[in-house]
Amino acid sequence: MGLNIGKVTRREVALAAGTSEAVVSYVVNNGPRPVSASTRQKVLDAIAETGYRPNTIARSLAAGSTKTYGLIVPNIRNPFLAALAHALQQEMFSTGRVLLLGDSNDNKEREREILRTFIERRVDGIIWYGVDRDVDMRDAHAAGVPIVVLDKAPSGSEAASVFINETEAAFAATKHLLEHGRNSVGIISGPRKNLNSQDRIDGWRQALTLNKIAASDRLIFEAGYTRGGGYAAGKAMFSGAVQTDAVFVSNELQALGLLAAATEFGVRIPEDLAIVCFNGTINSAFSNPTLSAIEQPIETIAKSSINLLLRSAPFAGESIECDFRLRRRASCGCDYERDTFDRDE
Amino acid sequence: MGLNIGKVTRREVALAAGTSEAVVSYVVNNGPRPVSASTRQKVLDAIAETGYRPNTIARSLAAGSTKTYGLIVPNIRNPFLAALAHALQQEMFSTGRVLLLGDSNDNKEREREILRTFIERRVDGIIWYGVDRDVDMRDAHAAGVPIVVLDKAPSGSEAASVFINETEAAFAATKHLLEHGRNSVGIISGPRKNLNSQDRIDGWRQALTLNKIAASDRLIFEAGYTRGGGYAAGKAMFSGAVQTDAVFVSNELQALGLLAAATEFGVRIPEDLAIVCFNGTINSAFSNPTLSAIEQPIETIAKSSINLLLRSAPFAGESIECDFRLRRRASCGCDYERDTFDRDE
DNA sequence: TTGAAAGCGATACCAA
DNA sequence: TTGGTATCGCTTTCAA
Repeated sequence: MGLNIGKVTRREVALAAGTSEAVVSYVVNNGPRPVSASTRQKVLDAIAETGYRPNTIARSLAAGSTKTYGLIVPNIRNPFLAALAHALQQEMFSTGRVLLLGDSNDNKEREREILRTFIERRVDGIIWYGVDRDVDMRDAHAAGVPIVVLDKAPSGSEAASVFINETEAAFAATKHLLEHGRNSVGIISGPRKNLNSQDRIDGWRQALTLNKIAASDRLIFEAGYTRGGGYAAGKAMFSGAVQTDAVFVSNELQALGLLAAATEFGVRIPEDLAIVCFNGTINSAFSNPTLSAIEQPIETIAKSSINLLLRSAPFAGESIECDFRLRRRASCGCDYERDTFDRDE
Repeated sequence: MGLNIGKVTRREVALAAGTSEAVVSYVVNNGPRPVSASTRQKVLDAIAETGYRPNTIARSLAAGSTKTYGLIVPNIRNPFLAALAHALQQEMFSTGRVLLLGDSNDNKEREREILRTFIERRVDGIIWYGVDRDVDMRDAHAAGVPIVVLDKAPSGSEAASVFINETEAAFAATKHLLEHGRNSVGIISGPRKNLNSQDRIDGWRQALTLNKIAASDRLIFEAGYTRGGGYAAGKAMFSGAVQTDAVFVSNELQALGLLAAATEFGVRIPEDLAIVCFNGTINSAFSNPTLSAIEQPIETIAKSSINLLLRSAPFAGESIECDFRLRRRASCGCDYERDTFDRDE
């Protein structure tokens, strides 16, 4: 007999096994009361016979836990976020949990609606990669839903956070470009009103300053965090008066757009312009030329986030800082080792 | 007073409004019984005052509908699938529905587990882009859960399906390469055991045959549907004995890998090798060179799928065939119009 | 070790 | 137009 999801209830099983409904639960949940071996077997047989599967909704209502988690991201089409979602889903599923996809389409209003919806649906926790840092967690706190923010959380916040230090990462990337002997290192930043844009600009600025180079505002090319944004910034850069021989790009999509602009303008990478970007994924290994990039440890971030969420301990504003990595490829001028595509994507 | 999700129940609202619990439901659900204007206002006030939000879980149990849908894909990191998930989620959310992410990691066993999990969670419907065509829908049918398969559904199946004709698409792509005057058109196919690989091979074969060119098996380069697969196939192609001056590539990821191999081997695209790939996304517009590609109408597919699922009518094996589009870019040798990046990604 | 029964928080029927 | 209440299918306490 196959499954019979949605048609057979605990009652039928109890009937078939000749026991009470409670005992069926004890067997299914392996507790909280013990069951004798013989009775257990009868129940197991009855379950197999009827194809019974517990109704998760009823269980959630009674138990007060849904084993459902909400993931909020600005846009699942961003390869970095897709990779993150992939890792999170794998990890969740293998522990019997399930993930709701919340894609805000880069819209803060929508983001808030998603959060409320998830809370109304009684998710057991939320993993939030915000459109920007200033995530509004009041609704979640009021409802007592644990949140892990994938960014430096606002200080004093009750949310936990898992992140890399973006300022340090931007600093390392810029420093690397300077070590290649470049003198005029620009930055393609995200929207300047975003706090996360500011962090990356700060890191870039610090590296220049440390090298006694003026971090002029004219070296900052503001753009949306998209391919189109990077493309436009590239056009501005290549047709403008400012001369740059290197650039730190605030995300991978922008770098892909920049590459397209460079091709169009006949700008050679890395000869004329060296590039390092932030949040590289497998795309950086397959672009032409390949992109040197700051990489976040996606697996680690996924696992850490879930660990925080699953911990029964009181949920406070702990934070886990992860290590980033500078992946050297062609775009910065490094003599690099070709990627081994062990993780096939 | 802010929200109070998870703390205030209908009981408190009824108390505050001085009415019965039933009336609160009538107001919240706008039915099924009428409520006088004055009473309604009292209830509305009480709701605002208490910050009440209905418990979705309890509602689901009582109403027998969760307004939750399951999306099953082989891998959300695939940009085409990410774009699909994005479109589906936007559409679902704007009608008060929610999407569970099921990423099988290209594993058929996992795929089946996800299906069962979703059914146990009483999703109202499932949208399934299978690892391969031979999706096993028995569990879903037994449970009476509607499914939309994003592929030609097995004939006689009770599932609905939304798809493009992949054979025709492969035919069109190959024909286009032939029209560019190429004579030796190869194919990078997916795993040959896959039915969807076969379809694309068929289309390629038909185009060659129609042009009285032998569709030799030596022109078929089998590879996984990944960048790494395309890269390996490219290496095999460029270092092998078979001469090709064009190739139809069975998906975009493989084409990206092929581009990397071409760069490595000094093969010029499109001069030495013309390329058209299947399932192009924004990545094809930003690769170097840009990729000519068969595009699926993702928005249309998303909307059609949801329409099928939401229709109250008896759910039968209807199918909707969508139009594909051949997007001309640089890789096939076309004199093409540059993309306008209106939809910023 | 078992089972009866009180919730969980809604929907919606039936009576008033 | 209202309100009391059976019901959804389960968890878990409490008594036997």
